[in-house]
Amino acid sequence: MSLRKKKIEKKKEEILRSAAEVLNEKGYHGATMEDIATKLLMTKGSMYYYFKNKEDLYFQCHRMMIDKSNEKIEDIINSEKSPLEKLRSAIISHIKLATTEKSMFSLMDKPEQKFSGEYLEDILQQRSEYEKNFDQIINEGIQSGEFDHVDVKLLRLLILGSLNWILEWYSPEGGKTQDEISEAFSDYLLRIVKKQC
Amino acid sequence: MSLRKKKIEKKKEEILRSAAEVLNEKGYHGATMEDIATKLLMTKGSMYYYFKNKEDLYFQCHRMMIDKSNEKIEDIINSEKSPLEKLRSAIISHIKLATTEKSMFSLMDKPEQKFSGEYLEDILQQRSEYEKNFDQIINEGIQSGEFDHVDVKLLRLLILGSLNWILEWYSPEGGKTQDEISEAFSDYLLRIVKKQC
Amino acid sequence: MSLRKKKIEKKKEEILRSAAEVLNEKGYHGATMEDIATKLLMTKGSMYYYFKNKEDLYFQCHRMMIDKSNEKIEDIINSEKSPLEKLRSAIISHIKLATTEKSMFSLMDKPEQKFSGEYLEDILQQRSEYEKNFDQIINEGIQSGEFDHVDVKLLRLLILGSLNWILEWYSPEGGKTQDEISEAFSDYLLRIVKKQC
Amino acid sequence: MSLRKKKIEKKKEEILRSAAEVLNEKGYHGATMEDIATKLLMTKGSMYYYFKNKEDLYFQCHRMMIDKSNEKIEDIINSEKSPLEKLRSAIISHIKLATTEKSMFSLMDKPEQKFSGEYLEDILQQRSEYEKNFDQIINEGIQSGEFDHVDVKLLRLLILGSLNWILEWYSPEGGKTQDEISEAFSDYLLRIVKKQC
DNA sequence: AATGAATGAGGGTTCATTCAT
DNA sequence: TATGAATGAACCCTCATTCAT
Repeated sequence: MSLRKKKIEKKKEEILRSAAEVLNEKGYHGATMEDIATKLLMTKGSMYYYFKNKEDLYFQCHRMMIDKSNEKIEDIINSEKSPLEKLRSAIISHIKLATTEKSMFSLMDKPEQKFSGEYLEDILQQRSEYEKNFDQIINEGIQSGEFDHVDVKLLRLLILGSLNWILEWYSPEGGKTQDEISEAFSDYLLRIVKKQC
Repeated sequence: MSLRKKKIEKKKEEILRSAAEVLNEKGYHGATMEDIATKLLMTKGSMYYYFKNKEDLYFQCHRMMIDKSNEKIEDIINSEKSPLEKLRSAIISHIKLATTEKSMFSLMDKPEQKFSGEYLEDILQQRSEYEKNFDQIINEGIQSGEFDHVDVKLLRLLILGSLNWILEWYSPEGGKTQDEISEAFSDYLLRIVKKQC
Repeated sequence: MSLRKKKIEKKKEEILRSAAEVLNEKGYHGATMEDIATKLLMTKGSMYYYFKNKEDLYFQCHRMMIDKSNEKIEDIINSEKSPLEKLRSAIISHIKLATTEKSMFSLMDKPEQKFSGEYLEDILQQRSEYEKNFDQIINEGIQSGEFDHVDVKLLRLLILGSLNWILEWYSPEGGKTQDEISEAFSDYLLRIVKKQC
Repeated sequence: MSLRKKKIEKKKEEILRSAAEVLNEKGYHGATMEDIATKLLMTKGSMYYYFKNKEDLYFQCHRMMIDKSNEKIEDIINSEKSPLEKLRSAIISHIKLATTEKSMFSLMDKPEQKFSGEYLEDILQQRSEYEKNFDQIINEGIQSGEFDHVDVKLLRLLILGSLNWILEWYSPEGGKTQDEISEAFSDYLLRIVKKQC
């Protein structure tokens, strides 16, 4: 990649990060291109040099985030840990990403309301990848006998649901810290898969 | 209540129900008053005979749903069941309401993005009532020794998170049925509170 | 006129009086039929039993007022007073009517902005009648030698202008009383016509 | 001021001038933003690049006019003329401004019907300044013994009323010319203050 | 690479008016 | 005689998008 391209890439990411904050705060339709531009000390018009349109901007925010998520979970899967530890790591990693990058992570819900056509397909595709990775961990656990027999899909939905919902109430300032949440949630959720006695 | 008032009330509810579907499908900002009216074979203008404005319409959708939720959970609390059974009932009841009234239930997230002022206050107030009721069940269980020691708030957030997220993937047509989901989720979630051995 | 018709007539006048207040306070376009109806403890729809439409309502307010004005000035003209006293009376009478019936009187300016077609013609016609009456008094004064030579039309415009403008600042509660205004204005305005020395 | 700012200022004034005509012709509520834009060969939306909203546009029309009025009268006050000549100048100047800029000047009545909040306050404040200046001239005349004893406020109201009312009937095409009006009105009105014999 | 200016489609809302009852 | 309900046109305003510079 040429230096020039790299510079543009950097700028884009800067924009994305800032845009995500506004988008998350006001919602996709609630946030105007002007809002986003203002925060970046740019003008509305300039945004169109970097992004085709608002949907595209939003899409790239989304993409950035899901890429990170997938990288993380793949690292975990490829690690040497036991399934239980893998699941714990995945949970903790998800919480960490979600709470650290709250703004960008929050953009990821209800994609059908914001995207259409190819954009939507692409997004759903990436999501399902993440879910498959999650499922794989659970399946490993069951096969190794470490986990109880569970409905893999429903359990994954339960877990990810509880994790994603964290964004609805988490605030970096008050309440529980990232670590408290991570510890409690991973503890509680792992109880579900552990063999009952 | 006079006959006329009753009739108006009926009509309002009919509108709310239909509006919820559109609002849920397209999101608050994405759905136009025209969209909502058209679905009811009314005109945009007529909606304003029944509701002060869009926010008001949305608010009343919200209110209708949360009232139902609160009624249900209060019934459960006042029943003669054991804490464990109460929690199971609360989970199942929540799932049932959410999946049966998917459209309206779905409207309930991210109220800060859609409401302001008094509306917002009112909604947050009603929500916290529901949460308190949930917490009470968990507390009862801990005090009676039936439940393990848990962080009540975090557990409640975990549970409600996983339940609310159901709306993101549940579809009445395909996949899991209400009953399957209810059974699995209540089973899994109760494992968390049961005394470990 | 039948009793029934008379009753309707009474009702109409009651409506007109009340309507005028609202219309004057908020302006023609600013006042809604609902505003007017509410003040009368009626419903919007009912107004249409008495008036063809808003313009008609407004027109009749206007008409009511200008009829009164014309009656008054004709009485003055037909009286036995000297031109000077007639003019004084006309001034005082105009002030009295304007301040007493401020609401209705205020409706009378800028008719071109509110009326069109026949309504407008009718109104302009009635106005010019009033003006002619005023001019006649001035002419009498000049012919009798009591008044100085003046441009009748311009003087009439000056006088009526200053009188009509009273509505812009007069308030029944504070400031000058009707009598103070009447005395000062008639005194000042008559100075103009009196023979200079 | 930068070139750009100057350009924008020019454009704004151009809009104001044109807007005033439409606003005057149809009244504040009767004139639509579309009407105003069309006359300028612009689109409705473009107007909002220059003005926050309709009230703002109207306000600035108003402000432009009243600023000019105040400038003029202050020049007169600061001149070396006698009170009588000052009053004559003020009258003539007022007439000239009103008839030359009929459209904009006409906008100035009934501000309470069109403005609210800060806008209204600002306007009433500016008006009262103009009135104070007028009063000062009259007071000077009385103190110098050149004028008769009069109620300053009522006389000012009489004079300004008769002058402002000119807009109700003046037309640049027909009838009296600016000069004829100026001469007659200043002559007549000055008779009021001159010592009687 | 950036922006000032303009656009136009569309959204929420208001309101005079109608009409069945 | 009166009204509740509905309508639809019009209005103000917003905003994503474009384009000349």
